[in-house]
Amino acid sequence: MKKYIEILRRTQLFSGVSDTEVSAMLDCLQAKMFTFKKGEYVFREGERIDNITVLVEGKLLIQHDDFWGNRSIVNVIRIGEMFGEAYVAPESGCLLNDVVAEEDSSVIFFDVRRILTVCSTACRFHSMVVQNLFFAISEKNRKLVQKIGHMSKRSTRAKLLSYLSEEAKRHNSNHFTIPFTRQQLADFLCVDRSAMSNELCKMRDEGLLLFDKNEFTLL
Amino acid sequence: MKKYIEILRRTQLFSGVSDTEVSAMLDCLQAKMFTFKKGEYVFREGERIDNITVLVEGKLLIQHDDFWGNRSIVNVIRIGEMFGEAYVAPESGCLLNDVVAEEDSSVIFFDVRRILTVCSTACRFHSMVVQNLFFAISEKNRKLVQKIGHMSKRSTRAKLLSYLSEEAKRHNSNHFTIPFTRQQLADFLCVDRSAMSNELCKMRDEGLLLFDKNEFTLL
DNA sequence: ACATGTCGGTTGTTTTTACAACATGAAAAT
DNA sequence: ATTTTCATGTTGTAAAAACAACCGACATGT
Repeated sequence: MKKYIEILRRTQLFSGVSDTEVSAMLDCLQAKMFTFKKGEYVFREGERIDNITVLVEGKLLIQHDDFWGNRSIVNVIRIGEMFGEAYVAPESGCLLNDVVAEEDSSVIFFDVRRILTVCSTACRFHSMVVQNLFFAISEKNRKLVQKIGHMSKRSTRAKLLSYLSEEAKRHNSNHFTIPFTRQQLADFLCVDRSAMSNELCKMRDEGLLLFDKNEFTLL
Repeated sequence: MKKYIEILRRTQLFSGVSDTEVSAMLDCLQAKMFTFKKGEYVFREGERIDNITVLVEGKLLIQHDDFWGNRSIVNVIRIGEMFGEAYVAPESGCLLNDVVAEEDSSVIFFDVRRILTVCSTACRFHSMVVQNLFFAISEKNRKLVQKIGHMSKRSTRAKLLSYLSEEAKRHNSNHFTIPFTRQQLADFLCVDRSAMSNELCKMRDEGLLLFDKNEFTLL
């Protein structure tokens, strides 16, 4: 776990906490690391969880498969990002989605009750972590609203443009890489892959954008 | 503002705080009340806000109108519910949606910085309010994920069933009232009103459900 | 009593999307 | 080297949704 301290220190959760303090807090928060092979489930829909997790290696997808096999991808978790913060509340019920390793991944688990209650004064940076957690949930909240913004668009083209232009904004560049394959992007925007692929090519032919694999350029 | 203390005490934000303490905290948190006529904007997209608000009278809609006049309703705020919690973080950027009074409404504004920083020890229940706020954001987070669950369904029928069955679950009854007109429900699920109306009637004819205005019964 | 506005439902047409099936090229596995 | 797998693009067809227009019921205000 030691080798990931550098990564942890740079996460939103441990923002403002020094290397040595992070190391100390791993014990305090009873951190445990688990690894998952590509395709393995970190959590399953319906589970109750009492851990906050931080991804230190690989990539996770938060997704849901319905009765008819339609998959929708709610979110991506990339290195340094966390999952499970929304379930810290005691009455939060069970998980609504699956969390799946999209690549071989390493995940660090933190006991929620330890974070919220124990030793608030014992370790110096604990209160800072709580505040970080607070801000992280707010931010995820806004991200979800943003995603709803994309999905609320009526046509596939409008959904694509909404998503792609936000990505461009986020990267401060009209050239950027997205974390999805075509199928995953379709699942993320909740549209049909082939229709989306078609629409992308039309937009390219109209001179709106360029792309190569998952690299995009807006014009 | 006094007349609304009873309502405030029962909100999630002030859960566990006594009547007299709520009253005291209104000063501590520099609460201010504003009223809005039906149709007036409480906040507009693009604004930066530094208040958390609690609705004590009326009904608010969080919505977004796009370039072509398509409206999408992100959420409803009912009496006792709050808005703006996701913007407590200092770097939270500007508002992504409009907040509009759907009926004549009264809204109490709380200064965010006061809630997060000042007098943490001065008033006894302050820390409880912070924790309540924390849990409230988590809950809203889960609600948003749930909404994404509805929207991710591919057909209008599936969207309706997803939403209606969740409402039934929430009310612990197959009979319940929804807070929307048809147009608003369509805007909430991001579908066409007439197509949705059509689908509802089909489902009624198939014996799946009953409805009258905004009262529904699932069978 | 009448005009006005709103809401819910209905219908026909047009547009869009979903679906299925297949082609291609690149990467991975054997 | 070849086979297999996978991601992506393409096409035609079927299904679904969007759109527009209209009706009737009801409530409100003049």
